[in-house]
Amino acid sequence: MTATTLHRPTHRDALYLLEEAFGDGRMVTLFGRCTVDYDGRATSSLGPGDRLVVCKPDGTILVHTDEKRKPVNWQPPGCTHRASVRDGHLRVRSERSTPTERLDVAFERIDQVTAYEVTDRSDLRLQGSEEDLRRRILDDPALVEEGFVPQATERETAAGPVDVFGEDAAGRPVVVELKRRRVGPSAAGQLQRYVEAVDEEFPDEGVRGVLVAPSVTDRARELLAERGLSFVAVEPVADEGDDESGDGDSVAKAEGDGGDDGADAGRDDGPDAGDDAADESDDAADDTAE
Amino acid sequence: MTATTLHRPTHRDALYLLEEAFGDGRMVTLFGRCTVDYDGRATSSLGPGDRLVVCKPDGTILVHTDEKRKPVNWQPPGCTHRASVRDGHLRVRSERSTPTERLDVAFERIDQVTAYEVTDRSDLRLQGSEEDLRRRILDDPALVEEGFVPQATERETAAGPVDVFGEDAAGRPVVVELKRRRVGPSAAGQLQRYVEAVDEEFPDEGVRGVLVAPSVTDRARELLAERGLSFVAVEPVADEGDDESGDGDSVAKAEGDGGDDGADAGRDDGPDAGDDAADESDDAADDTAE
DNA sequence: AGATCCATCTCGCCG
DNA sequence: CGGCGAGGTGGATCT
Repeated sequence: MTATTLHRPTHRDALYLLEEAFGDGRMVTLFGRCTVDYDGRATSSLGPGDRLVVCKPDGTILVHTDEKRKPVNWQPPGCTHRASVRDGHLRVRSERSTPTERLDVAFERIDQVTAYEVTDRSDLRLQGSEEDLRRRILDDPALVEEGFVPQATERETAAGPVDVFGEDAAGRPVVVELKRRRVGPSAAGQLQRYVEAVDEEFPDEGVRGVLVAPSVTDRARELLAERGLSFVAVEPVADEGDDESGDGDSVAKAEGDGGDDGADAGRDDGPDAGDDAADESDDAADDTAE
Repeated sequence: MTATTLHRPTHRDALYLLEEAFGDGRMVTLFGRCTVDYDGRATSSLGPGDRLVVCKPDGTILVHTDEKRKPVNWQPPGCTHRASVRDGHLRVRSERSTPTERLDVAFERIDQVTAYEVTDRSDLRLQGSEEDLRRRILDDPALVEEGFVPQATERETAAGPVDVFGEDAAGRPVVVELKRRRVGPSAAGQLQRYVEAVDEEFPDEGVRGVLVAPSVTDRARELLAERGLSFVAVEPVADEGDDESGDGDSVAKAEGDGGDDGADAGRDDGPDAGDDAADESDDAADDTAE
């Protein structure tokens, strides 16, 4: 009984299933021809068409067409779903407050309704996030530059929290902003805001700013240069070739350069050694489609 | 025949349906107990659980749990779906290149598979976007300030395209950055970048910057003040009460203030007249569920 | 393909 | 609840 399905149901029969499913916390999918109207942070209307509608027990609703990753219309978790039959349409309404938002789906034809029993307790483990990059930096601060000493993460400033705060070999304060992927102008601006804020805390100490990311766009590099900020290329996860055992002095892409007079404009963009052909799946499968 | 469903199918039967559906461009939903592994821009793995998987004919794949608006795992449009049966699992693999990414879903149990015929050709009409705000400003430049004369939209600068570029009553260049909703520090930084870029084009002309949005956070307001930039409160869509006919001098929230010596620190945050009780739906419906 | 920016961004965290 | 920033952001647009 984990999935209950009605094919081409009457609106009334579909309504009954929706009542039950909304009541006991099941997930619901509807497929059929419908229109969608939304009013809230913005306003939208969508003419008739065939769509897949998903109602989750946490109050989420999604309206998907046959294209794109994002739903054409939706409502976030925490909304209240209601269904009704009126004017010959099965209507699903989802509402919330703060902000006040309403989504209305009106089906003129329902091809299928299904209610699912869902029990999912398994957390996603993800690698390659900014936090992984931070761990990498803390594990081997020389990746930022020789002699860098981290002192705090998420250090609060007037402009917001700094990813990694520390000192360089000369004892100057260093603000490090981390990005898990190639950075553009906004990251440069963000780093600048942090450096300015810290600079007011430590006047005349020559606060430095370092953007750490896999790579940087040209314009962002210019912005950094204009503002006397540096860039260092580091991947969020260590390449396979790298020696990542305890005593890591072989990781030294950034070395030498005693950094004597502030703000060197950053080592160059890494060569990005690219994808090694590690296709570990021998596709001698039983059956294969498309 | 718009929806073909198999209940608790064998993996092999499910595979046949997937083959057909992938072949003739139908949308597919699968529900069952599965694990998910991803490798690409990052890497992730998800242990076994009941999930709803949606495969779109454009190459999108979505893995949804019973919570949240976003899929736990996904693959964007343009990917290639393949299905197979191996080691007692129904496997769905979705791949693409640039960047190289692979998603694997392995079902140990399939409760339901459905293939849908989808024909959707109806465009979403949405109001309240930044573009609406821009039209509003161009329609009535006095919303920015008395005497403002727009000269270009999306005007290119060394720092990127400026939303609205023009002149104030004194002939000084004005950079306007538009935001459809309340702005934080990043918008202030963005405006600053543009102003600096334009300032290099027009040295000694006292280029001004105006951030136009419904409201602003405290920190962003400080940043604007530090940089000599202004803020003007404007909603992306006109309030119902407003007179939006041709001769608009009733809209004048921003008036007077000849702006003689640059950079007034912005009129205050609008009062946000809030939601009027325009509940046009009398809910004397036939049937209503939860 | 890359760069830039908007988005009903969503999401989590923290005050 | 609002502010703030990350995200496998997605998506559009332009070069």
